[in-house]
Amino acid sequence: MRFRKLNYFITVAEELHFGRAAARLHIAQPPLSQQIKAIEDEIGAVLFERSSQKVSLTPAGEALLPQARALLQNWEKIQEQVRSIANGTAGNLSLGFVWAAGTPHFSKGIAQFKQNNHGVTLNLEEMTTTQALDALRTEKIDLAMIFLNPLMDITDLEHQEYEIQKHLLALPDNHPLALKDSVPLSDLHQLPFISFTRQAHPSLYDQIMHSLHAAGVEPNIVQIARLTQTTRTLVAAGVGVALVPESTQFDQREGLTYRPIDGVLPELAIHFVWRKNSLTPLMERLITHLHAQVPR
Amino acid sequence: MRFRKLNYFITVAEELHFGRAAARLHIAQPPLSQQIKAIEDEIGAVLFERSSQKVSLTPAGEALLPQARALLQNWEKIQEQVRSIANGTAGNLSLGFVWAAGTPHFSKGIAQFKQNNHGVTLNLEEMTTTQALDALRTEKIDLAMIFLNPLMDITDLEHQEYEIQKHLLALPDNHPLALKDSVPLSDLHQLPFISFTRQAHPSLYDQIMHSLHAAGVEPNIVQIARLTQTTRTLVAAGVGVALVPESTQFDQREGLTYRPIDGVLPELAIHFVWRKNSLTPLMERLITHLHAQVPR
DNA sequence: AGGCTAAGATAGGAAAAGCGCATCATTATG
DNA sequence: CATAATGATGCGCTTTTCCTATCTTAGCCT
Repeated sequence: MRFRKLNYFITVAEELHFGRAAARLHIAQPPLSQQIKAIEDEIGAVLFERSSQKVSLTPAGEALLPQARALLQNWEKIQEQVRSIANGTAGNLSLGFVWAAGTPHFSKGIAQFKQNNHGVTLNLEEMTTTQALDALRTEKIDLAMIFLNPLMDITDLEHQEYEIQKHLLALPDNHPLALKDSVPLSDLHQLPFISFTRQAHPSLYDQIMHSLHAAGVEPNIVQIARLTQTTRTLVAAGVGVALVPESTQFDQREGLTYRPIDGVLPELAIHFVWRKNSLTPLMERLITHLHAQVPR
Repeated sequence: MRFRKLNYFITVAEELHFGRAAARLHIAQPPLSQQIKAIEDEIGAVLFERSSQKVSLTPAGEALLPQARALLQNWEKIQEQVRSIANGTAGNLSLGFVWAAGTPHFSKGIAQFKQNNHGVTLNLEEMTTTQALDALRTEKIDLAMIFLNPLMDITDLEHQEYEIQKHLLALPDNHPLALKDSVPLSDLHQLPFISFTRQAHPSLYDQIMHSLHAAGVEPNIVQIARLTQTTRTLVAAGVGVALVPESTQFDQREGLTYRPIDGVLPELAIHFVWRKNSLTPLMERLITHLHAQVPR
């Protein structure tokens, strides 16, 4: 499938001389004559006018020559592209990620990857853990970066750790607890609390609640925010405090401050997740690249 | 050169089952496995994920499938086009013709030919015999329809008769000779004459002059017109009389009349002319077609 | 657990396609 | 008219492709 005959034709058309063409093709002249005849029979058109004096293209041959060249070139391009996709330097990839994954080093990693892989089209979409899992299973996305913990049923999926973040307490500037360098977990008891919906990241939610209970903390949830941005706004407005991922620190806004927490809280484990047997080279490369960007 | 391997790939990609694909291809399963492996090696990318349970396309294969289909389709189109050019139902043709050839049956013939051969592009250009010969030899046109006579040196060209026209005498309505049904050649002696330039159709010019001399007619050339249209205008204006091809009759204009001539004048032989060894199927078809349109 | 079935991979020989050598046929050239 | 150049043809050899038989693997069913 090297388009032998087509190449033979092109060479003869270029040389307009069977002997020279055969030499260029590293074959003898007789088989070349045969193959040209074969392609003429196949197409159903005489491509060359031969005489012992000179060989010339018929109008049909004249028309075929550029087309044949284009076809071969096209084939080269196709191969190139397919190769690129096979080794992951080209292709499309849809990625769903939870807000906490959207750190500066994440953004930088994505930008670098695009830079180094011009053939790649990345489709990034922020979603909740629940949404991402659904999108994965319905093949709306190829790869997810979500909060993962052992309680979840993900036997149909595979995963790999991306990064582990700790919780911080987000609280208004002027809050009494802001005076401490770090806040003991027990201090949160009965405080007005702003939380994400359980539906967004169910198992994480349950883990947190479990930890709080274990520490004897009964959170007083005064507001549920679907978006993390909203959470921050509400905290800054003094509505309450919230537990947020440490990556949140890079969002420094007026009236808002962060404090480490003293006590046992679940880790915020962000994992890459994908469908079993759907790990493409592109995904693999992206995962490796992003993982390498995580500071520690 | 039937793009065997590419076809094998497409079939397997469609069936997603080596056995069924082999059956559809009328070959056994093992060689199909081999050929698929061969194309994978050639491209440098694994195209299928095989298991004993199911076969599926890798992203690379997914990308190749539509491209491969397009390539094959493209090749079919190319063959089609080349075939058309070979049998003369497509292609380009530049035709130079003398004004006398531009009869109604010529126009109708051209129109019909275009109708029946949609792939054909005709480039029509009216020129003098001299211009047409020059254009032929410099390959500006492929085919000419010109006044031909044995005196011309056209050993590098080939030709075939198109039609033979007789001369008519064009004269003003009110000319005394218009009273006669036909005009004896000798009556033209010393009459004011309008002629085309010798340069336009040299051998025809010489033949006519020779005939006139032989009949004892000494034409009194009062005006030379480069264009036949001009000739007619001048005749209608009473400047003189002119010898014109009989096909001219279809140009009936005010103040102009035509009379047959009694006497020996050269024939107006319009021939198809082309370069030796340049007779393409398209030209052949056009010549045959136009020739068949000539009434007699 | 062990055999069964279905599917693709592998091995070795047969058929077909492609190639090279020698030779022929044609045409221009001195 | 002989010679040289060029493409076509005939025939045996090599390479490629294909087929038959067999192997390997994974799910499935007692």
